[in-house]
Amino acid sequence: MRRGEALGQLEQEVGVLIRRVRRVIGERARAVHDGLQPSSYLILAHLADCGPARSSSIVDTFEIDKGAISRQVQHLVDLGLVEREPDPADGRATLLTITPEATRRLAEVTRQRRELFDERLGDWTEAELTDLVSALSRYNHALEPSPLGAHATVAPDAGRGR
Amino acid sequence: MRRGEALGQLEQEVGVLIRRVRRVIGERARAVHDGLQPSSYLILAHLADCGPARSSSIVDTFEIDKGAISRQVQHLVDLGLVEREPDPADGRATLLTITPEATRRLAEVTRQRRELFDERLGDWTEAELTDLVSALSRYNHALEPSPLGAHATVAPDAGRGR
DNA sequence: AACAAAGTTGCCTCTAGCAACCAACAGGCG
DNA sequence: CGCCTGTTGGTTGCTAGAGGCAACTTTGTT
Repeated sequence: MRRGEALGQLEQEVGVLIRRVRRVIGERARAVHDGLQPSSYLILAHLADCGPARSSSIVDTFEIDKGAISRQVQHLVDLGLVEREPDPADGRATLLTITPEATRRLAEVTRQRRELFDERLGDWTEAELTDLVSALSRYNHALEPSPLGAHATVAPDAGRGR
Repeated sequence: MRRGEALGQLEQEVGVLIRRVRRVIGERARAVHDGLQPSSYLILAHLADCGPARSSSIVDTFEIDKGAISRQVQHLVDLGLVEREPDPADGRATLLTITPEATRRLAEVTRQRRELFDERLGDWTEAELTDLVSALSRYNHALEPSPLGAHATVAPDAGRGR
């Protein structure tokens, strides 16, 4: 079953990916602001790209608990990287906006990252890059929370060390 | 800069991947044994695939702290899924072996997973699968711990929500 | 009035990094 | 050879980060 073979390798690569990415995110978070936690960095980057948003939309994007989001947003506000303002359209919601200072710091880090990245992935053609993106996207789709219910247990693991 | 565009999307997809994989691993760990923690499951799977190994080799594979490995191995031993025996070749080391019971349970879970996976990724050709694997492998290589030192900050993050 | 949605908070577990520590090997060197 | 030093394999205590779950408040919706 060669297909099973490929699946096993896929899981192994995904496992390696996760561990490396975790480390890298931590480095970048620290580069933006001392004391910026990795997971909060991800939220900050999201706000930088997608403009003002409410917490619930971040919950949807990241698929993590709203309590966790709430705390991380608080963290960002404490560091002066994000500002809260009431949503004029809904009294319950608050809009999160990245501050100019945070935008500046983030841009600098992004520039550095892209530089090194070009250096490391310089031999990739753009087609290879977009192919990888679309394949990952497809794979992610397969990993979507099971519409079949929990009975299946299942789905490809991935963070394996296989 | 279309290349930058692709990089941004790549980071977003990797971010989604990480969150989904985390959930999936948790489900599978529970399926193997109630009380089996996700990260310990990964070690167990590794042992199942690579045969008896010492803790230090697991440390190398997973690139995480040896203290964490030590605790997770202890956890597996407590659950009766792994056994320790002294390494005849080195008095300091211990060899970790997966128990028959664990092998059985793991095989069952792997079977279920593969079933669902085939169902979800049934439309992938084997070439597409292997292409993804090699692309990921290449990407992972680019993420290797920087030989350039920490000054660079850097490398693609990924768990972004971009 | 009843219910749903947006957030906040408390409590809990899991995870892993760091550092201190012990035991066992390995390589000189007097 | 015995001894000293350094290295490697592992364990343990401490700590912080991360996020799930649930209770609760406030505001909207029907």
